[in-house]
Amino acid sequence: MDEQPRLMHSHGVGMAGHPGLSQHMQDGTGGTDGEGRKQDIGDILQQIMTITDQSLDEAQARKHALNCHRMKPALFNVLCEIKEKTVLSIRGAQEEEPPDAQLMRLDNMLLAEGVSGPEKGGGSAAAAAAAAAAGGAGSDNSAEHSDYRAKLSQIRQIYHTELEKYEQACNEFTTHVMNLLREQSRTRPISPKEIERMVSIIHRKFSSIQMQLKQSTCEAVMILRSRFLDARRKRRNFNKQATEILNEYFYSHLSNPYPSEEAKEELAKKCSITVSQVSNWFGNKRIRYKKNIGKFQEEANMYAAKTAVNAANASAHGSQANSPSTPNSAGGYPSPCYQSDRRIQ
DNA sequence: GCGTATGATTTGTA
DNA sequence: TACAAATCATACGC
Repeated sequence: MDEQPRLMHSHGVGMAGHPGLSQHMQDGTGGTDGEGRKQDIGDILQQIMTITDQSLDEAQARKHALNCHRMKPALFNVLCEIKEKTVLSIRGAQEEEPPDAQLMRLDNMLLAEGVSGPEKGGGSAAAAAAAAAAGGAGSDNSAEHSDYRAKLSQIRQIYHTELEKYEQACNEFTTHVMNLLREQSRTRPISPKEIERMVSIIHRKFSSIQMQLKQSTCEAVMILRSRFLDARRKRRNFNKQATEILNEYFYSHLSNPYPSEEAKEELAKKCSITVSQVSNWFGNKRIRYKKNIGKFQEEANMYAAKTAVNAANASAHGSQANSPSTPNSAGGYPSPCYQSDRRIQ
């Protein structure tokens, strides 16, 4: 097999200035008489050139005759080498590409989201991260988590099915082309190297399709994620009991409605919400109360009365009031109305 | 459908 | 960093 390149690169000038054929002719494969051999080759080339002018049957017969011609292997090798040195070498140089950075990014993202690579609970970690980013309480998001997981799992499944299809199609097409080229290499100057190159071209084409698949999968994950985050933003009213507890605290500490961290934690626990939700609630309440004290007057009076009753009951039973203690608390029963010396002004 | 209530977010400030 | 204020977006009652 290694015989041919050595023969082709040996010295001497052959047909069309190519050394390989000349050597073939001199080493016994091409006959003994130089002029005769040239004539031989000229005839072969002439036959090849005119083969398309003939009828199909004639052409087939001519093709067979040429295939069996004693000069055929040498001519074939020369043509292969010429082809290799011209078109293919240029194309080969052009097609050398560095590893695609975008593809790497897509791969990394798909891996991180749990779409590619080993399944890691359908991306529950990503869902949890998304939930954490949204600052959610976590108590009511289990349904949304499972929804997110289900949808991510769907994306994963589609991705893998499509990927499998592409790989199968790529393998089938590659095999087909390889067989075709091998078959054609009996009559056309197609070297194994060229077949190899063609295979790599096919792989490149298929990997660009694969990249499109990866890109659209990434987009789907992004959309799912943003929808999940949007869902986390959906407002849910606190239950009545939680609102009662928060209002009770607010109006019983009206002189200084700023619960300490400990009080916030206690309130959060009692209301089954997060500390930040307690902070949000107090922030909203303070500003809205301040903006419209008149509107809240009735509510304030009601809670003041309620707190008074609670306190009376507590003192009657020798126990303490129910509202969480706070270092900021002014103590006692504050007036239901804001005064000028209070912090909210 | 509309107005209001309300939880969450954003932005500016001390 | 906590808070005020403004704003957004949705829930809710009519």
